Amino acid sequence: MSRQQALAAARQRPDRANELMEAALRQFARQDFNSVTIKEIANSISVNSALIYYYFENKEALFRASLDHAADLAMARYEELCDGLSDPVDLIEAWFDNHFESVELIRYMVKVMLDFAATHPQRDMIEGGVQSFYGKERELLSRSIRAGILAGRFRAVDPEAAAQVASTMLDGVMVRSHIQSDFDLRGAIGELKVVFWSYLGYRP
Amino acid sequence: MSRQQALAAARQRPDRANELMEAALRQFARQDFNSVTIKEIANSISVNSALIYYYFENKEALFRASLDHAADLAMARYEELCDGLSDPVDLIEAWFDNHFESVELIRYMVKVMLDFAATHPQRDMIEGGVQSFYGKERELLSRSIRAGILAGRFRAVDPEAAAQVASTMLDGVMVRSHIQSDFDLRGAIGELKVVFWSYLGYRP
Amino acid sequence: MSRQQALAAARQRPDRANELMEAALRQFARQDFNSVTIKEIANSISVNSALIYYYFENKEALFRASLDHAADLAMARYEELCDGLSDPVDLIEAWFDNHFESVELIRYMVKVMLDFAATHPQRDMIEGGVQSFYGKERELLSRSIRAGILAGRFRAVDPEAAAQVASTMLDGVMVRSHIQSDFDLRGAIGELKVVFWSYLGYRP
Amino acid sequence: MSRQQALAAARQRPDRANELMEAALRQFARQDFNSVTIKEIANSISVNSALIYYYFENKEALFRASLDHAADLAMARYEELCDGLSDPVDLIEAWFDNHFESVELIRYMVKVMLDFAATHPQRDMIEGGVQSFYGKERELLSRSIRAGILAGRFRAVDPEAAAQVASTMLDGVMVRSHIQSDFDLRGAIGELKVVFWSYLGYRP
DNA sequence: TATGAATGAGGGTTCATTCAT
DNA sequence: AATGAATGAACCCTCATTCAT
Repeated sequence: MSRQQALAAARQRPDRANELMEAALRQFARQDFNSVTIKEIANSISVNSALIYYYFENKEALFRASLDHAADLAMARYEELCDGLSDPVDLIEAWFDNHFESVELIRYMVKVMLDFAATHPQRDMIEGGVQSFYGKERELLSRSIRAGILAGRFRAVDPEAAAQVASTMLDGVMVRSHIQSDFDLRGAIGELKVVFWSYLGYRP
Repeated sequence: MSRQQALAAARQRPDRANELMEAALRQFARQDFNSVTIKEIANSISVNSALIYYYFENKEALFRASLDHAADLAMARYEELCDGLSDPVDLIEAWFDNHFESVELIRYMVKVMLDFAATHPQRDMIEGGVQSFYGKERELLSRSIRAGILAGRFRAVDPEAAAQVASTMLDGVMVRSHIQSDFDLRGAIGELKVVFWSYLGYRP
Repeated sequence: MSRQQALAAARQRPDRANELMEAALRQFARQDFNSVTIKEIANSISVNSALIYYYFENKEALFRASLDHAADLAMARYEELCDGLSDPVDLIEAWFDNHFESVELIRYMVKVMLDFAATHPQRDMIEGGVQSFYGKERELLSRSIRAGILAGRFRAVDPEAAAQVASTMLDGVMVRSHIQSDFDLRGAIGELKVVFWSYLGYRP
Repeated sequence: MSRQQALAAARQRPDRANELMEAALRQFARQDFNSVTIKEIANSISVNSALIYYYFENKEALFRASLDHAADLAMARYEELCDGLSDPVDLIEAWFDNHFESVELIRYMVKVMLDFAATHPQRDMIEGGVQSFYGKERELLSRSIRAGILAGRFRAVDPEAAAQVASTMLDGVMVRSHIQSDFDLRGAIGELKVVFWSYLGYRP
């Protein structure tokens, strides 16, 4: 009966692909591409490893899908976070805060890009959700910075360069939170805001 | 034990062991632990891969040795860079600049810590040159910041926290330089100095 | 049993089973047993691969059925070709010509016998359309040769042996047409006729 | 002791590559490429299957090597057979006879070309010993035929075409000897000589 | 009658590691 | 000190086959 029911339940869930992607996400977030085995992923949701090839072309395809998934999730969470906001300062703070809310996802993306940047030629990653995530970040930050400058609230920096600065600093935080087990993520992000506002000549 | 043994061996025949470590460093800097094969390393200096096991206990021992080596090199280069300097502003700038001089080494350490942080329990990394590298960085930065504050040149921030800020930002730059192929490293480091000075209320 | 069952099934729903057999024939004629996948066959006629197991016991049963089918087709085509003919020379020429008309089918049988002869004990192939095809060929040729000798048109060779000669030469042509992409099949068969007639002392 | 000695003996034999090629030859002669496993080949000479990859790039490389090996062997045996002969009739008979001496090798080549012709584009086989084997056969036969014609012993056929005829017939014999377990190879080759001489208008 | 989903077995290949020399 | 040869374990992936629907 129990097995019967389990199977029945599984049948009703049509999104095995999603389950697999999320299982993959969980594993890839912890170990790098080569260290994660297809069997581990499959076992972690109690299915046969061959099933992965029913839904994905190969390990890399699953990997990419899980990556895109992570990017989508993180971006969706950001959009929730700044729902109703329009003030440039608020939008930028929301972006910083999102790195607290979605640490695991974003830090995963950073790590993964690092792994991949090594092995794969740059071209390979141009498409895909992660690139689009970084693209959106840049756009979102530079737009807000520009708005703040026009409103006379920030000093007249180059918006693109300033966006790059923020983005780079946030990457640093993500890395640190991974490496240093006792890292005070919330505090670090708070401090970074201070740094960034002082850089923009803004006084909260 | 493995580290012990490696060092012991290195002492016996410093040339070959060093050659191997450096060859390993070169490969590990480009690809992650699993992607680098023992044979690649050996071939890259035209020796038989079995020879590695004469000097090192196993792949991981070689890896650790190469990592320590990287940390030593980067730190040595920093010390060259600030030879004769004593002004806190100069020392800090030298530290930033060292991230340009030794990108490959440092970025390698960052990447490796990220990889390792995932798989290995924190304990495993406590010993070793990389930890000591990070330790020295923290000390060096906080000491200089403290000195600057005492001299009335920086505003009165928490020196430890500020050191952490700088260190984190630099990690971010290292990551970015790896991920983004057209990244303007020198420019980014320059911009980070601006950010950091403005944060410390220092006007160059 | 498998053959029995296949045929039984084929009778129930002649269209689908036939479609499958023909699709199988098409694939098996091009690649060997192991290289053809059950899914390829099914996809080639846009049905689900599981359906094959409704009509056939397993891959091998389908294979055997397709083989028998090929033998039947080739023999049927020969009978068309010699419709109304009775002269031994004409009947033999028709047999040679049939190897041009039905190359794909016959060459397939040759190839398959070669593959199977290796793996399977001879017994396994005794039943089935291919054996019967070879049997009929032998009978048909030797009968015609005997008739020609009796009529004084061929020299007095051993009819069985001469039939074997013709049959062997034709196998050679089939093989060659598979191996050599620019093989002039029609020309080769024509030349073989010349060879055979000169062997039988017959002057066309 | 026994294991020790066995290993010692193995060490002394430097041509593992040859052993492997011959083991492969033996297996590939019996089953087609896909049915033969790399492990079977290795086990058949009691070595680890990974060792194959020490000597050959992959399964296909081993396969090709074994094929070339077969071609070389068969050709070498032919050269022995016609050592001292110069008469065109003798040379041609020697070639026919060689198909009796080297059945296994030649029949293997025929089978293999058939398998390969299916899967691989023609281009892939152009180089390699088998092609050269066929090339030499053609040259050798046509040269002898031409010589016989010039000497007035054969009728004036097209030497190239006649060579093709002989070659094709011999392929047929090879195939037949594989398929038909009670095939009288020696007799068939003898009969083919009769056929061929009568075709060339030569009376032995 | 027909399908999508799932599985188990097995195959090719890679690689760290060992060992006799 | 250095090497060539050999191995075992593990990994990715494919495929015939089954089963509930």
